[in-house]
Amino acid sequence: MTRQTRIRSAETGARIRAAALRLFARDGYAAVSMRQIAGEVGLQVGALYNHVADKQSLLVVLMREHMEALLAALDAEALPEAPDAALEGFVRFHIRYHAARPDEVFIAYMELRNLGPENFAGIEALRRRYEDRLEGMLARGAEAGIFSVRDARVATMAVIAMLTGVTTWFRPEGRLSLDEVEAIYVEMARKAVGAR
Amino acid sequence: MTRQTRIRSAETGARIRAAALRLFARDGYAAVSMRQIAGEVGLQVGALYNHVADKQSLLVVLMREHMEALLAALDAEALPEAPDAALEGFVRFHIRYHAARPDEVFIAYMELRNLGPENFAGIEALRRRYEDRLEGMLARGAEAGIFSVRDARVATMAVIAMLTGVTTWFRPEGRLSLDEVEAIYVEMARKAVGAR
DNA sequence: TGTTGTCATGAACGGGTGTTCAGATATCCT
DNA sequence: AGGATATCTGAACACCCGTTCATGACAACA
Repeated sequence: MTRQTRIRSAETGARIRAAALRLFARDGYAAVSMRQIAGEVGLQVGALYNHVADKQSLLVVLMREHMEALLAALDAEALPEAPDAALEGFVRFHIRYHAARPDEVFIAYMELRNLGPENFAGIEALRRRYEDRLEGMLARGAEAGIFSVRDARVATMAVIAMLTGVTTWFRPEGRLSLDEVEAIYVEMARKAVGAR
Repeated sequence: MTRQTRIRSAETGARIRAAALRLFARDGYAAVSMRQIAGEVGLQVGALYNHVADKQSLLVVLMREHMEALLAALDAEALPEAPDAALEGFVRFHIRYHAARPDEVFIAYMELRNLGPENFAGIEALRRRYEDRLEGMLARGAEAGIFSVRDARVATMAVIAMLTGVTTWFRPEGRLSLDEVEAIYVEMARKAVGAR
C-alpha cells in the first residue's frame, strides 16, 4: 500500500461521504441508492465498497462525524464560567453551528431510526453528552439563584428544541440576518429560564 | 354498490390507514412496502388498490387527516380572548394533543419530503394556519403590552418547536406526569414571551 | 334464482435494491 | 523494466419494489 494511493483513497472516501450526505439530506437515507451515490462521485457501484463497509455504516460515519465535530466545536468555544454568559454563548453557538450545516443536522435528527440498536445507542450517547453541557449550565445557574428553572433536564430539552427549530425555517437570504435571529433567541432563552 | 359492502369497504380502508400510520411512523415511509401494509391488514397487495389510489396518496391522506383534526381540535378548545390565558390554553392543548398522537406527529413532521410539490404545499398551508393561531395570540398580546416579543413570527416558531419537542422524550411511564410537563412548559413559554 | 356490483386473489410486469467478485487498470517502489 | 499493490469496471446474484389485471368469490337486490 503506497502513500499516494492512500491519499487518493482517502480523498475518494471523503467525496463519497460528501455525496452521501447531500443525497441523504435531500431524499432520505432509504430513498437513496448506492448507485446514485456512486454516480455522483463518478464511480461504478462496486468501487464504493473499497471505501465503505456497507450502506448503513456510511450513515453511521456521517452521524458520528457530525456529533463529534459538534462536541469539539462547543468545547473550542471555551464558554465563560458565569451561567448567564455561558447560556448566551451556548445559544449563539448552537444556532450558528446548526444553521451552517443544515444537511448534517437534518440527517442526525431524522435518520436515527435507520440505525441498528448498537449504532443508535452510540449516537444517542454523543447527543446526550452535548445536551448535558447545557443542562450543567442551567443547573449551576439555578443553584446560584441566577436562573429559575423547575426542572433542569426539561428546561434543557425545551431550549435545545427551540434553538434547533431555527434550521427548519431560517434562510440566509430571508427577512432576518443570522445575527438578529441569534439575538432574538438569546433573549427568549434567557427569559425562558428566568435569567435576571 | 350495496350499503353493506360500502360499510365493509370503509372499515377496510380505515384498517389500511391505521396499519400504514403505525408502520410509516416506525420505519419511515420509504422503508415500508405495500406488501407489509397488506400483510398487517391480512390482505394481498393487490387488494390495497381497491381502497387507495397509490402509496403516496396514502401518506397524504394520513397527513391531511392529522392536520385537519389538529385544527378542528384547537378550534373546539374555544380558548379565552385574553392573550395570556389563550397562550396557556394553547400550550396545554398542543402538548396534550401531540403527546397522545406520537405516530401522526412523527409522520407529519418527518415525511414531508416524500410529498410531491402540490401535496407538500397543501399540508404546509394547513400547518401555517395552525401556527397563525399562536402568532395571532402573541401579536395581540404584544400590542396590548402584555407580552414582550421582538418578532411575533419568530417567537411563534420558537414556542411551537419547544412544545413539539416534548414528543421526542416524553413517556407516560416516565419521571414526570403529563400534567407536570404541561405546567413546566406553560411557565417557560409565558416567560419566554415576556408575559407579565 | 339470476343478475349485478364489490372486493379479494394470485400472478405477472418492468425495474430497482445492496452486495460480491473475477478480471482489467493504474500507480508506486525496487 | 518488472513486480507489487490499490483501486475500478462490468457483470452477476438473489431479492424486493409499486402497480396492474384477469379471474373468481361473495353478498345484495330484483
